[in-house]
Order: sequence, then structure tokens, then C-alpha cells
Amino acid sequence: MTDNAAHPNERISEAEQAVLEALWDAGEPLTAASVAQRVGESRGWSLATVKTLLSRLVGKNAIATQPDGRRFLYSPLIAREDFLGHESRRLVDRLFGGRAASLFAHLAEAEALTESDLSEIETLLKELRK
Amino acid sequence: MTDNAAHPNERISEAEQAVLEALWDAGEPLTAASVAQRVGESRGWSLATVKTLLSRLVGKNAIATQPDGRRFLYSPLIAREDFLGHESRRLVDRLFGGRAASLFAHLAEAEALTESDLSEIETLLKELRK
DNA sequence: TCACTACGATTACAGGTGTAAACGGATTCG
DNA sequence: CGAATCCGTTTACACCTGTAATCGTAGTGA
Repeated sequence: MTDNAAHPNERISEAEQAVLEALWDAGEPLTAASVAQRVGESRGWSLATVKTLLSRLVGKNAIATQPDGRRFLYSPLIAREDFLGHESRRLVDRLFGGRAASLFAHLAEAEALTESDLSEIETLLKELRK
Repeated sequence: MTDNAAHPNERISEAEQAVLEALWDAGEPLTAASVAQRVGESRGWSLATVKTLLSRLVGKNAIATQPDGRRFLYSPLIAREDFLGHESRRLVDRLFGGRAASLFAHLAEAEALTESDLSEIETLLKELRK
């Protein structure tokens, strides 16, 4: 085996992410039509578009198909956690030279942090420090 | 006036960002050659490539040109702070539904936060709470 | 003045992305 | 059995990106 299923090499685009999100959300394998209903509707995508995205995700080894009679059921091959972690790190690296504290400072300064964000973070910090 | 110079509508790509970075870094207007020296070298880009990126940035209203004899001096039209803020928010929105605390939790869990990150954040929190 | 050089502008071109329509085989309804 | 339907696959196509090469024009050195 040359490729690692757990982390697809190719990048996942924004539109593709939306599709993945639907699968993560569902928690169980979905048909293309079902995915389209969940994503397409809010995004205004046609079924055809969703199908294309699903195919591309399969090609990128990001989701798997399992036959269900005549059609396929799609399910994620990568964990949401992993994806988020990966993307977050990418951003921190790209914009802040890897310094997470800088990102935080930025969000804080830009007032992108609500009062409840602050409380939550405070709590998290305490736990981390325990 | 229909367009706001302070925030270019079009997206800035990664390569373009690198060029902007050089201009921000310099703190003063630079010639194309100078930019190429600063970015191109570390990235292995030819002068031609850097020129293209500069042109695209001009087209996107992200940098300005001022004539200096026969050439141009390029300088950023958008502030680094603004760019970072914008991109950070984009990520938080895209990946965490706008919840900055979730991003933070993720970084923490992924152990992407060093001890000094934690200290810094703690300090920042205290200030914000004052 | 004339070849040469330095520069911005124009053109190029492959690969990724957003957004679909068309195609072809299986299935089901009448 | 034939038409309509469902579904994955193939093809389309414009725009963005990375990465240049080439063109045209304005100076420069001989």
C-alpha cells in the first residue's frame, strides 16, 4: 500500500468541504440525493453539482462508497477532527508563522471574540493548566 | 466611488500573499526587482513570476504603484492587520461556524499550543477582562 | 544614431474549482 | 415490451492560480 487512506494527499476545496460536512453531520452513509438535499438546498446547488463534488472527493480518497442495491452510499474516510486540525494548522502557519498565540491575539483585537468565547476559553485554559 | 480601496473585493492567493508579505516587511515602497529578490529567492520564483503576481495584486487593488523614473514602486494598499483579521475570520467561519472558542479548543487539543502560547493567551485574556 | 538593456504589459498554458448538462445502463411503471 | 426514471460517469466550460516567456517601448552607452 502506497497511499494512506487516513489523510488524502490532495487538497479539499471549499465546496467539497461542504459536502463532507453533510456526511459528517449525518453520522451515517448517505446517498447522493440525500447529500444533495442537505447541502444543495442551502447552497443552491443542483444535484449534478453535488454528484460532481462527491466524485471528486472519492477521487481524492476523502470519502468511500459502498454499493446499496443500485446506488452508492457515501461516507467520510477522514475524520472531521483531523480535517479541522489540519486546516487550522495550515492557517496558523501561513498567516502567523505557526504562532497560535498570535492568531488568538488577532481575533481578540479584532473583537472577533464574544464574551462567551472568552468565558469558554478561560475555562479551557484552566483545564489545560490543571 | 464604488469600490473601497481599503479592502479589495477579490481574494488574494497564497503566492500573492507572499509578495504582499515582502512589501509589508519592507515598510517602504519597493521595485519589482527588489520584491523578487526578497520573495523570489526563498521561493525559487523567477523575476517574471514576481512581476505577474505584482500585476495581479494591482488589479485586485491590493497594492499601489507610484512611478519612480522609469519603473514603479509598489506599496501595499491593505494593512497586514486587516488581511490577517479577514483571513482568520474566514477560517473561523468556514471551519468552526464562527465560533472562535472552537478553534481555540481545537488547537489546544491538537497540542498545537505551546506552554508559552498558553501563557500569552492567559495574559491577553486578563487584559481583555480588565 | 544604434544596438542593448530594463521594465511594465501581454500572452501562455496546465491544473484546480465551481457549476452543470449529457450519456448510458439498469429498473420500474403501464 | 417500451417509455420514463434513476443513478453514476463523462464531458464541458469559464475563472483562478502558479509559473513563466515574449513583446514593445523608453532610455543608455558607444
